[in-house]
Amino acid sequence: VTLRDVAERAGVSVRTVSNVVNSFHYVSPAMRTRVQAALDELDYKPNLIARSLKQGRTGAIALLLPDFLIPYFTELAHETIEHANNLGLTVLVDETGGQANRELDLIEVIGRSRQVDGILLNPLGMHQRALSGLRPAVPVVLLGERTSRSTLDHVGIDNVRASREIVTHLIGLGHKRIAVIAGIKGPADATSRLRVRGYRNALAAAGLPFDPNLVVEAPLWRRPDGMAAMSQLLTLKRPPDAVFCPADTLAFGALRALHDHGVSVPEQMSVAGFDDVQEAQFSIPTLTTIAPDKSEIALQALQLLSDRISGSIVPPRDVRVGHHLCIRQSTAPRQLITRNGES
Amino acid sequence: VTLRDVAERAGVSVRTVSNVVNSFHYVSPAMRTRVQAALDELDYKPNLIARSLKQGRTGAIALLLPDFLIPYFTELAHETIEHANNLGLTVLVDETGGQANRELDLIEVIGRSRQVDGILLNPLGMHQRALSGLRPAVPVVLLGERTSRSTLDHVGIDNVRASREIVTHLIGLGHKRIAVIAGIKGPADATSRLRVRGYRNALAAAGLPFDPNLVVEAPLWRRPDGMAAMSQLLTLKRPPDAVFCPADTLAFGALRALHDHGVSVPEQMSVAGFDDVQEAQFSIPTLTTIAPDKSEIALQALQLLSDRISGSIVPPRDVRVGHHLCIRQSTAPRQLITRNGES
DNA sequence: CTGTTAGCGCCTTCAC
DNA sequence: GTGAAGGCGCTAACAG
Repeated sequence: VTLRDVAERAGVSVRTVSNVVNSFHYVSPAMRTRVQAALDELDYKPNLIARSLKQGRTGAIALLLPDFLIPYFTELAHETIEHANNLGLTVLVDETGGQANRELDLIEVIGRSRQVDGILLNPLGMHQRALSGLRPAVPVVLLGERTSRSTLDHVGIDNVRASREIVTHLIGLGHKRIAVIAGIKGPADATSRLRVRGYRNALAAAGLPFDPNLVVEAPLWRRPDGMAAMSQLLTLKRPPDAVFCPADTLAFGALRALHDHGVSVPEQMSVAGFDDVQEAQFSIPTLTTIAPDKSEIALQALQLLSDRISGSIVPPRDVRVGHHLCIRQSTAPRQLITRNGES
Repeated sequence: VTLRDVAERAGVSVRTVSNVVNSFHYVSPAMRTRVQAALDELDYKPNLIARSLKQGRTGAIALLLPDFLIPYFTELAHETIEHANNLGLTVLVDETGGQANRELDLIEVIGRSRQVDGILLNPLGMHQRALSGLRPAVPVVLLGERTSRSTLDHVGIDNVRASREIVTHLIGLGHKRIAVIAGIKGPADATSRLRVRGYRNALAAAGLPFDPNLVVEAPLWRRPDGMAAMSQLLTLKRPPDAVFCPADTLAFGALRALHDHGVSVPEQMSVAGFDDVQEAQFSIPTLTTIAPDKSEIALQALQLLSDRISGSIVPPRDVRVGHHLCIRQSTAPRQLITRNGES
């Protein structure tokens, strides 16, 4: 049932029906009710595809995230979907796997297909070079970190500062040998690198030495990666007394490894995460972590994007969103006697 | 840059360009290379919106899930997105919150807007009546359970049987007082009800009595709901020696409540879940659960949907997908001496 | 094999 | 205030 069907039914022109549907222009009350009646009788719904073609706008955006198996991203998706709904936007999703080529591909393909008006991307794999060289067909807003000058809008938290805060918390508890799980070397670790930088800043500020042996790499941010990294740390001659995991999922893997090795948390080892996913409130022990304001990230990103979609051409913007430290069970003052009997 | 631009550039008609783009019809090799050159030079990408309008197909489907904060659903989304990509389909997502009115609304609005060719829905809130009365504008395939004859295709596992299996496992371990966390009464609990039925079947088959005191209700399937339900069970004069949670998230909440109350799992209480989300392999203890074949659910659902989109008009189909029992640390033979000293 | 052309359903500029 | 008509970019029936 099309606009024309309704027009015929009501004995008016398409124009008038369109006016009523879009509450556009002045329509006489009598005419309005007559058209509305026809609309109801025929149960008309506009064809959004046709509307999109005409207007050059689809009312949809794409949300490109690395991986739906990592709760941080799905929690972000949850917030984004909610806010998008409120703005009358539809959300199309895809996963990049954190791979640079897929990220680039999707921006290219999705953007140029005109299926969406804009793209929200959490880039994990892309080189900054690639990002800044982009000339996307639709506006793109980046979620997460931006290490260098880019041509795209961006929203995220202050990763360096947040990491410094949580590591400082560990130091304040009396920990001296704090390990960190870093991302692998390569383009994928922009965010990870910032968090490691925050870690080093905290050590330096406290006058603690930086021990490269306490930096262990994980290929990804999944639980098994954290488990493997932690196991590796436990083989050290002088194991750490605390570990900072730049993602909660890594921390959950670490907790499991510690449990398997009979190391109790927090008595023998403090564990800190990053992201504050819901699971962090239920793990055993519950996890001390940094809580980025995910809702705000989503909201700000959508606003930047809407703004660009409306044609704004101001220079790239950088929105910093809040975060806070959540102290839970997994971190506690260092025991005077470690499991090795060292003091 | 449109099809016509390319046609002009190559000095041919749009028809020919279209033929080349869609590798349709016979095009002479010479012409093909000429057009291809123009295509490349102008860096042409088809406008999918225009194509959709013309063809009446969008190449997109909607995936409507209750809640992205529940990992089972995001894992299902992950599988669906992956398979959809392989089939060349784009996925649009939205959350229903498990509310009937939102489920109906979304089917109505999304379906009739012609933005998608079909809908995948995991209905949690909808009455069967409402479901069977639906006349959706696009094909709808249901994920999860279907309790009565419906007019829609459906794919899911055998919930009754799976639940019976895992409860039978508990019984085999020597548990006598097995509790279950059920969904609240109302339309929302179709799946939950089936799982409780499986639980009762298992008890009956083993000749164990059914004790209504051991059935506790949870409003939703989130971790806090499981925690509250478990706490309630622990206040019983005669608490259970095992608990079956019809969703892993409930089980994680239960594990936390047990931990807080100083009840050790599995020594003093066995805990079983349902869904086998990734977290179940990392919780402390790891969780015994039922693993539905999520990948297969997604794949079958997409195939049913594609089939309907292609115009198939066979009667409603019901695809049953496999599952298996994963035995992990959270269940163990019942101790002869319980914490109350009862035998 | 290739060119011409009529819509897909909608919005909106122009006349009335 | 309302009607008629063009066109968004693409596909495919109809010629040639």
